[in-house]
Amino acid sequence: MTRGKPPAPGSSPDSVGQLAELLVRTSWRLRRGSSKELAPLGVTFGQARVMRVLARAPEPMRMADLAASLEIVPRSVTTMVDSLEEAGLVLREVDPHDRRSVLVTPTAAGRSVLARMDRARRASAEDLFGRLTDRDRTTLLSLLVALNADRDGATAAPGPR
Amino acid sequence: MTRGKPPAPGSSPDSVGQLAELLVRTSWRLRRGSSKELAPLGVTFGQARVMRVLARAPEPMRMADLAASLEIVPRSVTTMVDSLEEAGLVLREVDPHDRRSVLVTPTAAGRSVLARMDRARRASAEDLFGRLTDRDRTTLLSLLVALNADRDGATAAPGPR
DNA sequence: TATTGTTATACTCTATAACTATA
DNA sequence: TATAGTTATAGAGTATAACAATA
Repeated sequence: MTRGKPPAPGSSPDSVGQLAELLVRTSWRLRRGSSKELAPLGVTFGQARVMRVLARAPEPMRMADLAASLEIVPRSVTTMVDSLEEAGLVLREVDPHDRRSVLVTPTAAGRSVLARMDRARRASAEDLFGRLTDRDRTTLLSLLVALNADRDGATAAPGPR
Repeated sequence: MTRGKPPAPGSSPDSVGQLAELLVRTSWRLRRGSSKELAPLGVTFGQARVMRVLARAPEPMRMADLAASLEIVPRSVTTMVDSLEEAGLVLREVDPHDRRSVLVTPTAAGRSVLARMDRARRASAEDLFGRLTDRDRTTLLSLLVALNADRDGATAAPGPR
C-alpha cells in the first residue's frame, strides 16, 4: 500500500483528513449556492448538470451514457430526465438502431433555458472562485484534474459491484 | 459585478465552470469512497463527520454548535445524533446551565469506534490524495483554505434566511 | 443470455414550518 | 418575546433489486 509517500510516519498528522473535510465543505457550498441560483429557473443542480452534458454532446445521448458521463447510477438519470421532460426542456426518443436505448435531446425551449442556467451556475461559481487569482485558479484546476486522472478511464461510473 | 478579474471577456471560456464541475465530482468520489469504507462500521459519512467534530472538541458540544460547525441545519444534526445515540456512540445530556440546550458527548464505545472510523476515512482520502506529491497536497490545502477563508466567520451556517 | 431502461422500495441528507420547553 | 431542540413534512439524490422489452 506504499504509494508515493503518503504514509510518511510523523510528517503530517492528518493532512489528508483536512483536505477531505475542506474539499467536501467547499463543494457543498458551491452546490448550495448554485441550487439557490437555479431554483428560480425551476431546475435542480442535478438537472442542470444533465443539461450541460447534453449541450456539449454533438449528438443525442443514451441514458446509460448520460449516467456514465455524470458518474451516477442510471436510475438517478431516469428521475432527472423525467423532470426535464415534464418541463419541456428535453425530448426522449427511442434509438432506431437499438430499440432498447433511449436518446435524450434538448428541445428548443431547453436550449433557450440553458443559457440562463449556465449564467446562474457560473455566477455562483464565480462567487466562490472569484476570490482566487487567475494563476491560483489554474493551479487548482490542474490539481483537480490530476486527482481525477487515472480513474476517468477505469472507474468512470460507480456501477453496481 | 466586476470583482477581481473573473469576467475577463475572452480569456477563459468557462474556467470556473470546469472548476465547479471537477470540484463537485472529486468531492463526490471522496464521499462515495468514504461511505463504502464506513458502512461496515455501521456509520454514515455524515455521522462520521459528527464524531470527528465531537472528538476534536475539548468539551461536550451543544446541538446548535454542532450544526454550525458542520455547516448544516440543526434539524439535520438531530437525525444524525439520533442514530449515533441509538448505536451507543454518543450521549445526550441536558445542559445544566441552560436546560433548553442539549450537550452531546462521545461514549467510551464511541471513542473506541472513532479510531476505526478515522482510519476508514483516512484510507479513502489517502486513496484519492495519495496520488499527489506532498508539495501538491500542501498547495491544494492552501487553495481550499483560501476559498473558505472570508466566509468562515461571516456565513458559517446556512441558516434560514 | 445479456443489456437498456424502467418500476418499486428504502435510506441519507437537506430545508421549512410549527410546536414544546425553557429562558 | 426569544432561543434550543424537536416533530412533521417534503424534496433531491442515491442505491439495490426485480422486471419488461429488445438484442
